[in-house]
Amino acid sequence: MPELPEVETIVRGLRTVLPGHTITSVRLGKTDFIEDPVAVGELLPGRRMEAVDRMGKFIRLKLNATPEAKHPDKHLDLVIHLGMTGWLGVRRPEDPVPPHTHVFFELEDGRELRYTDIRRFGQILLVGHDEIDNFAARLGREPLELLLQEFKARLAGRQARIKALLLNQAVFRGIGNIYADESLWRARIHPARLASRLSSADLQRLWKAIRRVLQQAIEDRGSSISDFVDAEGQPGEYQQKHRAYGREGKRCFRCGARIRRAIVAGRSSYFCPRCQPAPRAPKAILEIPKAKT
DNA sequence: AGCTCTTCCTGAAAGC
DNA sequence: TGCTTTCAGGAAGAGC
Repeated sequence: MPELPEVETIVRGLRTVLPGHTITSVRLGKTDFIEDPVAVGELLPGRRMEAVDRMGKFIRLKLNATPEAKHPDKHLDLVIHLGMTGWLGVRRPEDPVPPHTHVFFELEDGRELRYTDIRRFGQILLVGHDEIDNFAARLGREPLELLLQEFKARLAGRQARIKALLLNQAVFRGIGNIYADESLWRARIHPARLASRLSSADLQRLWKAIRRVLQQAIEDRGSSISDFVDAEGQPGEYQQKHRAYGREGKRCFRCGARIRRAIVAGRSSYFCPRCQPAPRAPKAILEIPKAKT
């Protein structure tokens, strides 16, 4: 579900309600998506949340140990990835608990920070302060903090399809399937083109498109395709501005051709066949038989 | 080494 | 109606 703009929306919501509050206890449901559930249950009580940040699609809760914490000399952060269906937010204990809510962090003021994740593709892990820089270094650059020259350098000479590289979190962090397609549509680049074959002008258009799409999507509080809601439970608005993603068979806003869907980099990819011309080797593209309208 | 494909899980929607 | 298939906002790990 969540890509950079959705995670940023969640983080901004949490930032207004979490800092300064202390975890008093942890209740766990299914734990197969938690790296070390025993440590989560034992080490988090007595730790105070100081800040909420985003690293790509990861949420980082900076923690400080109070004297009540076990191993207070061990400096830990709580790092959470929402996967496809994760949600994180603060509720009162009497509020209804949605199905698939697997983690409750109970706070000193009686509220609870809840993690809900239908498919459990998310991740929860504890990262020591001494490891957090290494953790972040394994990810690529934040696309909104990237200069054009660095953007070009990261893609230079790469033989992979541009869409695969945009989705690769070690190249850029935070871009997912929706915003890759939206950016490529704006830049008029076919998702199956090889990065090494893109011109300097192509790359500049793509860099600008990514910035514009992500900034606008953050402003609109993300895309709510089926069920994304922010930390307060409100949907985003950016889905109303999608130009390619999810629009198979509908007309291109630019040229009127019908948007197509194909599998690129293992993911559904939506593009305009007229504005975003296919690369020369058509075997690289697996067309999906057109569904009847 | 670099890239692509399959798999993990649950539920909604489409197909038959 | 009801059963089966396909697909979903992610990404580690297997395979080429």
